[in-house]
Amino acid sequence: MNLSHLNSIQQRAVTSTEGPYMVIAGAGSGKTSVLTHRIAYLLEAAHINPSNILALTFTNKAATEMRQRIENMVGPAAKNLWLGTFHSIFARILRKEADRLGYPRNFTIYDTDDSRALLRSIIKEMNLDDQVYKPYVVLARISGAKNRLITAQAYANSALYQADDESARKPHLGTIFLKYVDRCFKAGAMDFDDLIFNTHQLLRYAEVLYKYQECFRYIMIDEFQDTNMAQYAIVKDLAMLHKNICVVGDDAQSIYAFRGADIHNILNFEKDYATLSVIKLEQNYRSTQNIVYAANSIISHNKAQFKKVVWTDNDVGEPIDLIRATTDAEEGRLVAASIYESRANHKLRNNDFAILYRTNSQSRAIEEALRKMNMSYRVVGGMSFYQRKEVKDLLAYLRLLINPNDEAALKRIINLPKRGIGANSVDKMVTAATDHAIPLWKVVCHASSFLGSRVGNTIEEFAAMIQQIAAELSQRDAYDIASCIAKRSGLLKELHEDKTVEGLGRYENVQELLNGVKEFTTNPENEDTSLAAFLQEVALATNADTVDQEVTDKITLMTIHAAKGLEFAYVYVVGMEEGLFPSQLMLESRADLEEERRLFYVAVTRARQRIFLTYAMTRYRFGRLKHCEPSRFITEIDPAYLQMKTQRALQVAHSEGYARRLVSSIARNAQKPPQQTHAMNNFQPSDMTHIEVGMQVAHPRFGRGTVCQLDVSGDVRKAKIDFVDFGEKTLLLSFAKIKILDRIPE
DNA sequence: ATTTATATCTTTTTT
DNA sequence: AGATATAAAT
Repeated sequence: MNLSHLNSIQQRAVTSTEGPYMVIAGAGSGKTSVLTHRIAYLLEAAHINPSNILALTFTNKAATEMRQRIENMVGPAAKNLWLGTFHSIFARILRKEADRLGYPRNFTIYDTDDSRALLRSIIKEMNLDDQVYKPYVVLARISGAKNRLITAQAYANSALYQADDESARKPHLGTIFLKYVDRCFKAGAMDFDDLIFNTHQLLRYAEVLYKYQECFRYIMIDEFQDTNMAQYAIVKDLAMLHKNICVVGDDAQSIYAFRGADIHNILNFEKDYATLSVIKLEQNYRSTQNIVYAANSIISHNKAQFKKVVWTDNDVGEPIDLIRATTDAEEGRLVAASIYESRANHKLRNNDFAILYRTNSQSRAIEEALRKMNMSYRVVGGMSFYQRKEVKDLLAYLRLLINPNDEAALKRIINLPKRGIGANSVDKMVTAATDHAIPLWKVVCHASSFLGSRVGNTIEEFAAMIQQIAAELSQRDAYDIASCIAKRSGLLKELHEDKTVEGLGRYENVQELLNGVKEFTTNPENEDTSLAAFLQEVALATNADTVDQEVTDKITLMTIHAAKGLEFAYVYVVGMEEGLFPSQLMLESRADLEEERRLFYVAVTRARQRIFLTYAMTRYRFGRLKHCEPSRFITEIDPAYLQMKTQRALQVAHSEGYARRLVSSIARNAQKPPQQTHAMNNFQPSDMTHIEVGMQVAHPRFGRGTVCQLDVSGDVRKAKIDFVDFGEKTLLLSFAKIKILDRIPE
């Protein structure tokens, strides 16, 4: 095994296989390389059986990449590793042992939407105000409890939580929690947190625990700073016997506290393992000096952190560029123009560029600008394929076949396409099931005895159809079953009849899902090709792991969260505004901004060569144009590493952006009824009264001309326009119907 | 039961 | 602005 390209500290991390280790790996220090080599080393040099190695990652993307790299080193043995995300590995264990917990083997995995919908109906059944008990707030609370291994009973009985909830004026949270857990259980469903929580429950059985302790002789955890308490507790249990545990992480990159990640795990790890050795990887091989030191200067504003200094031998590089735009649209244009220029001047490819933002919604303005300039890009994240309505609908049918008690799936499709089974009837069946303490599916099958024969017969017909197809589940392959239910249910027919553009797209999406099933069942890599296995994979798949290799040359757009673990030559961090990044919610809660700052740190350290920070002075949010302040994080960077783009270029861009918005909003409003003009009134051109512009406009009477000055003081909106035939005229814009043409080239 | 009109809220970030 | 939930009308 050749380790010569690793430095001595990295080599030590690779070859120290026995006993507990913690590797603190700064950004760009070759962390993934160390982990993959370590596993390869275990397999090749120490001759460990791959099925005795457990490697846990946070994202599917990280897992697949790691598996790929190991396979390149050691060959097909990599296939038998226990390598995957916490959720997928634990789901695999739970499938094997589900009956011990009273779950069916084919349990369903609820996604966030399912959980929320279930909570909504529970809250409604309890006659509680859903303004007070907002489903997503309740879910967050429940999720938090599960992540700390607190059962619903314990929660409901705890005086502490009771008092806490009462002071928050939500005294029924405990009861909701209990009901939610009960309903999930009865539906044979686990939510994301249950996959962790129930694994922990499972390991309380000594023989199960022993079995897996014995199995996992070597345990490794990637991104350890992002594990929550429950995940850590499980891993600690599993490692108890052999104590060969190696965690790799960076406290400076902990950005998932909102999901229950506990930074104390990394800080407390030392206490749990007396013989622990700590290895620090501090040399950055990725970025220029300017980038590394600027990133350090950002993180230095945080208090709690592990002692570590990241340094680099690389070139000094360019300072960080700061770009100010007038509006969000202009921000997009400036970024696109900058990429265009850099790409040509430095012989870079689209692949070398990433545009990172805080929230998914920011991608829109950027995309528009890139499209206009004909630059190819891909958006990672956002709405994934599996979140589309029509796809989820068909998936719900499939879920119901596997597990007929899946309440969320049933509710979703029992009246889709329309069968005349209203929400009322469904509610009645749910209450009947709880009242008689029988499975929901039983009620559905004998609906006429609960609801009378009119609607009852329709429901029973539906039930018969599901049962009929479910009966064939064992004889026919997954694809057959899936396409059969798509036809029989009428789902495909309904979509086919929709001839609109969107309808066509939806039809194609359903076809694509069916193709996905086909591909899954015929893929020789999959040992389990059942429909149930497919559903599990889909439930845990996310938008971020599109297996899009570098075959296509595209600019990458994504959230900073999704960018973790990646690197690019040039990185644009857009939307550097107070209230956006750091996020408004963080500013409102009295929580410190340390996690936001770490997020910024992650963003900056993705870059090898250059960073551009951009912000807009005004931005549309909720359909309103809002004034924005530059982010405090910009000022926190040591100015030695910052440079502002030239003022002149900005001044032009600045006034042009304002003028364009103003003129177009006025032109729009001129043709609309008066109550529509509030958008115009909200327009606040800060301290400017006159704007110089060079924009082409057309007026029905005077013809084509150029706006040379715009008066924006108070309510007056006058423009001096130089017309080709009539010379300079001052027009009150609200009375003029002006059409904006393209900007005149310089 | 289903369609249509009106009101309200949303934006963190992800498995 | 756009999605989603509720109320009202068919």
